[in-house]
Amino acid sequence: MPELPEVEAVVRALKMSPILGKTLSSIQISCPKIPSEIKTLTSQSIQHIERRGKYIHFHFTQKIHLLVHLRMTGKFLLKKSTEAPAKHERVLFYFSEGVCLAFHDARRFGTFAVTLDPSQFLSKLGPEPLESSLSPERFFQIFSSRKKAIKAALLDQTLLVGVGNIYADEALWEAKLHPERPCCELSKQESFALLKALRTVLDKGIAQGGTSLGTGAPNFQNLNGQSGKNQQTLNVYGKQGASCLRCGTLLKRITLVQRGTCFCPFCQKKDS
DNA sequence: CCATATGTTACTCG
DNA sequence: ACGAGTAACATATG
Repeated sequence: MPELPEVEAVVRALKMSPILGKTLSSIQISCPKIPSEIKTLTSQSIQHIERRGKYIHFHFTQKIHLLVHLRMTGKFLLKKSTEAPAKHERVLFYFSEGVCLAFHDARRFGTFAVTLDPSQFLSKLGPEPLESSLSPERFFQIFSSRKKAIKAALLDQTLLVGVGNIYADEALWEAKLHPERPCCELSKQESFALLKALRTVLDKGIAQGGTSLGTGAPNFQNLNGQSGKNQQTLNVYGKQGASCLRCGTLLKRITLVQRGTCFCPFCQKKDS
């Protein structure tokens, strides 16, 4: 599920959880796609946790780094070591004092990497949209040289990190931009408005504890199993056929880069 | 049964 | 080299 706000919610929860500083006493893996090298983390402890784009970056002792990407359905759940493994729990981290961190992933798209050099994974990533070091001017430059559709660019993690299908649609509606407009066609003013809109929707997503779609187990939940609330205040994502909250026009759905895309055909015109 | 799903990567073709 | 388009990964839900 996770886009920037969901990963941020998980990282904040992990930082406040009892796993920090505890010793990792054993690891159970029950998915062949998870690299067995994560066993080298045994008897180490976590010193620091941070988010980079949609990655969760664990800093272990001995300068060992664990990078986890939740992809579509990955989630971490905090348990007690005495609890039996549940369905779809692919990795179980058993810490001292009976603390257990489970990685649950119905679709098994999630990825784990253990490395001494995390830059080989992280250096390909674009800038963080919420960092003030990303100036409006630099944001404009990222897009000004490209011909691809603005939504395709927003989803490209090498240009800008953290934005996925939900927040891309929300930000484009907020900025009144058509998702198929070529990047290079955006004026500076439109580009500045898009950065502002991105920050608005991402900040709101974080404040609401993330977006949890649907009802089932594959949907976003934080460490404690709690859902986010952002789905209650979405303006366009998945709302085709509903009325635009600004102008009342029926929201339209198209497919763009293989992703469902919702927008308001009146507020978000192709020209303008 | 069919379509759809919060993400990314690898491959093709031009 | 770059871009566009497509399939693929594996499972659940409506």
